[in-house]
Amino acid sequence: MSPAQLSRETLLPALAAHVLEQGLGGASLRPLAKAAGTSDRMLIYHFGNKETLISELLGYITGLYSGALDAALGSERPKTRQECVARILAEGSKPEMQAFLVLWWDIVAGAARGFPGYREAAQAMMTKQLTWLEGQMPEGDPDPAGGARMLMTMIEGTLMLSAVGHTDTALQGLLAGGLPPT
Amino acid sequence: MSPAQLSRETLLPALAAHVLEQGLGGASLRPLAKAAGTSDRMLIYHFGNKETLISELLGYITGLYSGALDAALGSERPKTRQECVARILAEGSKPEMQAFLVLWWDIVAGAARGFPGYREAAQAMMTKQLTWLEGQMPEGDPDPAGGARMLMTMIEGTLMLSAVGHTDTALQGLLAGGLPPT
DNA sequence: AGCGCTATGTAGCACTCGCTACAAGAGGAA
DNA sequence: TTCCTCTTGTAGCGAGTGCTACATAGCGCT
Repeated sequence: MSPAQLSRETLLPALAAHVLEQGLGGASLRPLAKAAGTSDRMLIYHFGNKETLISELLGYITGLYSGALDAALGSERPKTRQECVARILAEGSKPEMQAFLVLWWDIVAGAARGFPGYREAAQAMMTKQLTWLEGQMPEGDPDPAGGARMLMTMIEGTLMLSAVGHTDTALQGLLAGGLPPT
Repeated sequence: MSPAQLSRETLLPALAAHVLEQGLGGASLRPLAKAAGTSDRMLIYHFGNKETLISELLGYITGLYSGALDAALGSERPKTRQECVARILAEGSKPEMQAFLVLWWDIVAGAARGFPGYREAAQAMMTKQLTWLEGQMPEGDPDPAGGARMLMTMIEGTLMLSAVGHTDTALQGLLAGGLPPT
C-alpha cells in the first residue's frame, strides 16, 4: 500500500508546504525530509544536492503562485485603477496569502544576494504578476501597459512598507497618488 | 599597545562591516569574531548571546544608515518631484550603497518573519528615510507630507523590482506615473 | 601583600549541517 | 535461477553551531 513511489514530483508539494511556513533561511535537509515523510538521504538521492532541491522547489512555488493568481481572476474587470489596486491588495491580505508574502521576502533577499535559483524565481513571479495586472487594468485605460507597471511599483512598495510596519505610510502614499485603496 | 579594550562599541563597527558584505543570514559567531579580531567566546561575553548581539548590531547599522542619509543632504532642494526621485535613486545606486541595499532585504525578510530586532531596525530606517524625503520635497509642493509618502512607496517598489531583475518594469512605472527618473 | 573584579584564552559539549559509504530488498531481464 | 538496476535504510563523517566550564593574567583597592 504505502508510499506510492517517491519522486521529485511527489515530494515537492510537501517540501513547499514546509518552507511556506518555516521559511527558506533555516530550511535544512532533515526537517524538510521529515515534513515530506522521508529522510535527508532520500532528498539527496532524488535531487542530487541541496542547491538543486531549493532551485526546483522555488520553481514549484513559482507555479503555485502563478496558479493562485489565475484562480483569483475576477469575472469582470475593475472599473478604475484604484479599484484595481484595492483588489490586488485585498488578494494579498487573504490569510492563505500571508505565508506566500512572508516567504516572498526570503526570496527577494536571496535574489539580491545572488543565490542560485532565487533571482529566476523572483523574476518569474513578478512577470506573472505584471501580466495578471495588465489583464486587470480597467477597460479604456489610456495607458494600460504603463499604468500596470506604475500600479505594480506602488503595490510592491506598499507590500514592503507593510512588511516592516509602515502600512500607514504606504496607504497615505496611495492616497496622495490618487489611489485610495477604498 | 595592543587592542584598546574591547567593548560593544569598539566591536560593532567591525561586526557591521562583516554583515554588510556577508549578510545576516549566515552570520555566525566564529566568523563574526574573526572579522572583529576576537573570539566567539568574547562576543558572548560582551553581548550575552547571539540574539542581543544581532539586535544591537541592527541598531548600530540603523545609525550608519541614518548618518549616510544625513551626509547625502544636498545643499539646495530639488525643484520637482521627479528630480527628487531621481536624486534618491541616484543615491541608492552609488557603489557604497550597494552593500546596504543587499543587506536591507535580509532585514526586511527578518522583519516579515518576526525575528527579534529586525522589525524595529527596519521601521527606524524607513522612518528616517521618510523624514529625509520630506525634507527633500520641492519647495511649494502642494502636498509635501502625502507626496513624500507616495514617492517613498514608489521608490521602495522600484528598489524591490530592481533587486529581482525587474528594473525596467519599475522605470516604466515611474515614467507612467509622471516621474521619469531623468 | 592579599583580595576581588574584569577581561581573556583554551577546551570542550551537545547538537546540527550537507553529504556519503555500505548494505539490502524489490522487481525485471536473461 | 542469476544478474542488474532502482530505491531505500542505517550509520557515520567532518565541519560548523551557540554556548559554557575552567583557568589565568592584570589591575585597583585596602
